[in-house]
Amino acid sequence: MAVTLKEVAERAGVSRSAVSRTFTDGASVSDKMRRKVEKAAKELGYSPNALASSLTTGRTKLIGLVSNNFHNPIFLEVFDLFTRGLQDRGLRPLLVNLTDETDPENSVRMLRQYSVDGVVVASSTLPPGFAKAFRDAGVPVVHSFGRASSAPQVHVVGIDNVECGRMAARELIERGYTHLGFMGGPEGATSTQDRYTGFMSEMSANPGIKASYSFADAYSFDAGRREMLRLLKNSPAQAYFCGDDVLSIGALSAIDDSGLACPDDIGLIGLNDMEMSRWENIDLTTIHQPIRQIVTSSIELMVAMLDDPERYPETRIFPCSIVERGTLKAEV
Amino acid sequence: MAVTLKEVAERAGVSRSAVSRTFTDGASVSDKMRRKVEKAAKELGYSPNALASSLTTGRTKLIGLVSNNFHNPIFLEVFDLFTRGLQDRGLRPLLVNLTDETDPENSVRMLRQYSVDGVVVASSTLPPGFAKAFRDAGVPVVHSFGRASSAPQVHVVGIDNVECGRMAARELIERGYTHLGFMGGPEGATSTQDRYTGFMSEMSANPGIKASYSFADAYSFDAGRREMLRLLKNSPAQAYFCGDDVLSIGALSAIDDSGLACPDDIGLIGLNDMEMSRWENIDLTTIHQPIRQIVTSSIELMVAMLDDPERYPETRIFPCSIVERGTLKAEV
DNA sequence: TGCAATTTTGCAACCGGTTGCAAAATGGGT
DNA sequence: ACCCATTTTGCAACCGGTTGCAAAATTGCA
Repeated sequence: MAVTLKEVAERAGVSRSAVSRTFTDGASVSDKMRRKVEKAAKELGYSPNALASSLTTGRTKLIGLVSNNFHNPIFLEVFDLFTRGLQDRGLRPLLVNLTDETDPENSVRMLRQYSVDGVVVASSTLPPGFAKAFRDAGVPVVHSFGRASSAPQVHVVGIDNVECGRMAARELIERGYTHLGFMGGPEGATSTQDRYTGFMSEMSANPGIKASYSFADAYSFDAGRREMLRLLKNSPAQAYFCGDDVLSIGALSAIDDSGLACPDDIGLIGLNDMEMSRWENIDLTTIHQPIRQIVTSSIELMVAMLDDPERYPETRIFPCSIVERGTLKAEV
Repeated sequence: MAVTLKEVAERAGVSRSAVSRTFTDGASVSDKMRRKVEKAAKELGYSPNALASSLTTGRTKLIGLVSNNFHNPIFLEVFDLFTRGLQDRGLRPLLVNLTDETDPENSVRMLRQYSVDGVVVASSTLPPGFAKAFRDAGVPVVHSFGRASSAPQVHVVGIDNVECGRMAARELIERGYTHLGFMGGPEGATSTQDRYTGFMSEMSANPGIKASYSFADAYSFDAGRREMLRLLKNSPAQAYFCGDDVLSIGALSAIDDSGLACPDDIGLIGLNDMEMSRWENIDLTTIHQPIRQIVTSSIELMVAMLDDPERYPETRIFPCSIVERGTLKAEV
């Protein structure tokens, strides 16, 4: 089928090693030899088999890109950035879509069968143990958007979700709201848990403030919408911190439908600063999560791991900041 | 590093072939042998190297999933469906993100180096020649969301975009609009071109109707928004067919901002029927594109191709239908 | 129990490359 | 032209599996 190294060698009248060396940079080949081989290779349309070579070199340049988040549009950007970034470094993303049913062990096995050089786990809704399973299998792992830990088992790149929760609460309090609401994403997600923790810690520091909380069952528009519709039926808080922009935008649409308006009737602050948040008719006040930096840093870390698999696990936390737009009332 | 077949063989005290056979289904192994081998394998934590075996079997079970569409949220669903569908069949998607700069030849070479068993091109904005490049390289190709052709060079699964254009135009005319607008996606995309052709063909059949057209520079919210803002500055049409829901929703936000309303001031019909279109505060009348069926069918076709690479190229077109919601005025 | 038919097993070659090592070729200096 | 140091080349073994073939083991049946 495909042209092999042997055929090129025969055509060029040289040894197989010679051909191999012309296609391995850093190998010693004379100019004459190189020209001969390249000529034969071009004539035959030869291109080396990356998998066969991986057998001896031990590197496949395959990186498992594992996620379970195929509903939050922000992840389309995440995939975009990851695939481009990996490609630019000559690495190939093998995409793994974890569903609720998939057994972590299964994906670990599969990725090991394909001898991936490393694994990027891109999700804030997976248990930390998941990323660990790869590490235990001896595969370099970077957990992007994972939970910060003071004693990380694997490399983690992300934000300080606890601090984000605090930041949101402080902002709402400063704006003069006295009854706050926390509307989180799925309760099992570490990101949700941490944001909740931060938010509530600020509550205990401000006893005069009343707080309520609830959780949407996914990081998606629909879930946010449904949850806000539910909240509006009872006595809603004055302002909500939504665990993600998609939830906020869903909530916004629910508020809209109920004949209410932001910020006049209800305040809203999100998290992520996705593209849509900037639209003039949405104009969502939100906490900016530096996606691009997180992805870039994750890739750098992965590349570093490939050079030194023993590298000590590291946590990289990027600062978030509030982007003020129009869904909170002006400071009093 | 990893446990190899040889080590398992030694531990079990059998030949390497025996071990290989226990892990190849359909091979002849006695129960006793199988038990011995499985015991040793479990003790050592052995799992076969898929790439090494691909060397002799000629199958990697890798499928190149090639796209350039990382901005339209509908594609997150497309990726979700593709990855899940492929995984369910034991195939592994190798994701390739084509940017404007990437040379098709380059990706072809890369995917051949990894000996992918097949390639799915998921894009309506790539030239047909792109998919052909893979076919020419002897790799099974399915072009999903590609242009229908009566003499297909590769398998194509998608919709009849020309018919969709016609359908949209007819709908608008039936509703009594007399000045119609076509707001397409990127002009170079075959999907845009075909929808335009269909739309305009209906125009020439109805000489009383006035039509104008323009193109957004990407299938994205922002592009739709920008384009509609531009249109609104001059004398806009009474109703627009937007080449995609994301464009429509962007346009909707522009209309909103300008103090106008749908359908009272301007009518809008989209294409795709994405999740957001159903939101009550968007409530977009649109043409439903059966994404799920297209993906499922693409995967089936790919699997069929793996069995019979010589299979004659086929075009599979799925019917679209109008989903009536609230962005067009009622019939007169 | 003996014998032929059938199943199971191991040998060895192969898949498409890489690489350590020694032999061959080249280059420099006198 | 000769000798030695350096570079280039080919041989052969190896990476982790698979598979055709023949030998060995098992089975069925008389």
